[in-house]
Amino acid sequence: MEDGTVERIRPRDRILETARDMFHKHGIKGVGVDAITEAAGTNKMTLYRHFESKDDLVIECLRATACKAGAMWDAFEAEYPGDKLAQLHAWVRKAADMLNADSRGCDMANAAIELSETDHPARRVIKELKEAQRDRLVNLCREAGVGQAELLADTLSLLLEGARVSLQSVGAEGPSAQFVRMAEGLITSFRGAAAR
Amino acid sequence: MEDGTVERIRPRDRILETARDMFHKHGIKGVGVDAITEAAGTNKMTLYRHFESKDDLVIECLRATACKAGAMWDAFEAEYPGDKLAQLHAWVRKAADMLNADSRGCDMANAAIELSETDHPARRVIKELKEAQRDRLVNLCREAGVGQAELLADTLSLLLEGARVSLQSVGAEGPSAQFVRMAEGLITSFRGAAAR
DNA sequence: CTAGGGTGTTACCGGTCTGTAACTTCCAGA
DNA sequence: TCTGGAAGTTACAGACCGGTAACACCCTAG
Repeated sequence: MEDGTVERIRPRDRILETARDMFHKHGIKGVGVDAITEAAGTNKMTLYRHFESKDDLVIECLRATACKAGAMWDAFEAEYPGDKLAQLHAWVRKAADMLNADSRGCDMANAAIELSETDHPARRVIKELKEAQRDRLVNLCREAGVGQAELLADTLSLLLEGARVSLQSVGAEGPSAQFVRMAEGLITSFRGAAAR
Repeated sequence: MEDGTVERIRPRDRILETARDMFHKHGIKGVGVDAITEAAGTNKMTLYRHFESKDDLVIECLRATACKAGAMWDAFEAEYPGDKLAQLHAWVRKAADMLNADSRGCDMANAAIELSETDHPARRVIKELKEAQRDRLVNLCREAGVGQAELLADTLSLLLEGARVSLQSVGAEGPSAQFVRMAEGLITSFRGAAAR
């Protein structure tokens, strides 16, 4: 029966999921491999059989996170097929939801800040993944018929990035509380400029 | 002659300045007290005679940074006395200059991300100092005669915060390159709304 | 049943971290 | 010149870090 319904989770995947969660909550330098393996119900040797080093594990975690974020975009297309403007508004709503639900911000941005050495192997990956996300948002803006799609996408990117970090430094009552209003105002403004 | 022109810098101040620089460049968890004292040309015992702990040193560094930032605002008032709108534009220019000159972003935001424990003693200080900065920007916007001063100030805050972190994750060619255009566009837009 | 790969366990290495103790040296002010 | 406090020096404690070696186990495919 080649497995059946039990479907035991492989140690590698348990480690990856646990590490993602712990890196997200406590930061990369704030979590040791011992703590990860213990929380994942395994041990250090098994971790090092599946990952070359802690840095390698970090990179795999970032890729997994980006992959999940990619699925989010597909969900927008599935919910509003072809309606790019609705998808853009859905993006704003989703971003706001994430701000309300979680106060630890973006794993990739946090990692870039924590791993300050510019030649750290994770930095390449972070840049690649962030650029891919930017491209998706630019395309969404362009296909939504917004004038100056790149500028709107970049503005929304910075707003969200700023909201995520502001949430951590001044809390939920700070400027990040106005994110939706700002984003919607910008979209309206850019659409007006395109229609004019 | 009570000292004369030599004016030797006290060990405490040397430690504070060195720590500020090293925390900024390498992060808080990325630098140890040994490295700080060595770079400051002193030793660990002297550090612990002036600061209760590393956390205490971190807090003092953040206060010093905020103090220097406060002097920046005074410089705006000195350069454009009474002309609040000119001061707001000067703020935008200054922010852009800092983005170009330094890619490590805001010490307080970085610290908030690195010190993920919400009850960390530095978090209170970070929140206080960030709120003070927000208040100054809100006042500047209001006195510049902008409608919805709070919303403009918060938007500009998030934009700058986002630009600083984007600079670290995707580099200078990313969205942060458009910061001035975004900020100036926002100011124009909000001024138009007020005049209407 | 058996062989073998994935897994778990224990112990260890060398290094770094924050923080402290005990002592010496230096230097400015009276 | 004397003295007291600030600063430097050395050594150490205790904990944690990333990473590895050697070995026992278990479970599944053949």
